[in-house]
Amino acid sequence: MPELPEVEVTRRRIAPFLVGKRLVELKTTAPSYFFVTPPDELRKRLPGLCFTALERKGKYLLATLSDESHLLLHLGMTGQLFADGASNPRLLRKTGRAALTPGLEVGFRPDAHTHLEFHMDSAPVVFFRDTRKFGKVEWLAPGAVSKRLSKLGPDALEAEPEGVHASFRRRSVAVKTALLDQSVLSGAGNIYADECLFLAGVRPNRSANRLTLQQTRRILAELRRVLERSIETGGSSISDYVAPDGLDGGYQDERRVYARAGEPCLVCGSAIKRVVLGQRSTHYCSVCQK
DNA sequence: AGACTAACCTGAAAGC
DNA sequence: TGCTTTCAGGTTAGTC
Repeated sequence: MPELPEVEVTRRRIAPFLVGKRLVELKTTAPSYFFVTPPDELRKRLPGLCFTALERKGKYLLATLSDESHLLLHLGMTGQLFADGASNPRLLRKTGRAALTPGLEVGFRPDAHTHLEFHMDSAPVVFFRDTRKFGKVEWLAPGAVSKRLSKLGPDALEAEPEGVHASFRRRSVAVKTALLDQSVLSGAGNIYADECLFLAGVRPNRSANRLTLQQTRRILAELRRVLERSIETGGSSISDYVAPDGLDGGYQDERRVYARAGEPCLVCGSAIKRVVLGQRSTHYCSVCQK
């Protein structure tokens, strides 16, 4: 699910349940790959604090707490952040019935993959669930700078073409690979990288350091367009939950190449190709993209 | 510094 | 039916 648009939609939907609310109790699973900060330390430090802000940095969510410490969250591949009572049919079918939140008739029943439960003062419980544990949670002491955040390049929605072009010129990798490198540009993932290259008419395997500034401009403009459009459709999707599976999301119907291998190109009709670049499956039209 | 690989996990779907 | 393989929207540590 989570590339920039999904993280942004998650941020917008979950912020009202956190910001301005006080954390009463935090429940966690046992230590694992998911926890950068050990769960017992989180349980010790966080309760009693209020959330004062929730920002997005590339694909990360950065929450500010009332003591000026921060909580850094990443959804990884399968992370889901949602409030109790969310009308997520998939989650409810699996785990539903009596809500943990007083006053809610139907709610989410935490399972083995529910690594965090934020029990708030007079607000629904907020859950962070992640089956593959590629997601991350890290607590940052007041004034501490996250190494993960400091190596992020400019946000994909704000990046200046000149700067990205300069980064591209230092890379001999495929442009698709360069787009996925979060230190070049943060927020793009496998779907939107493929989509913007299609719209820009650029082959994914073109060497990043041989692109002109003009081509870089075009790629960034198309990337921004698909990201903004996807945020829009995510925001307009049903009720108040974030689909756990991106293909259930609103943008699914607008994909031009991603996961369409063998199907006809919507522009020229030739079959969409699938190759592997930088260990990621990559989709493109060999006629429309040069 | 940059390029490349393997590794971290689980579960759904396809293949036999 | 059941076992095996493949694949997945991400990142990082280690090696050259």
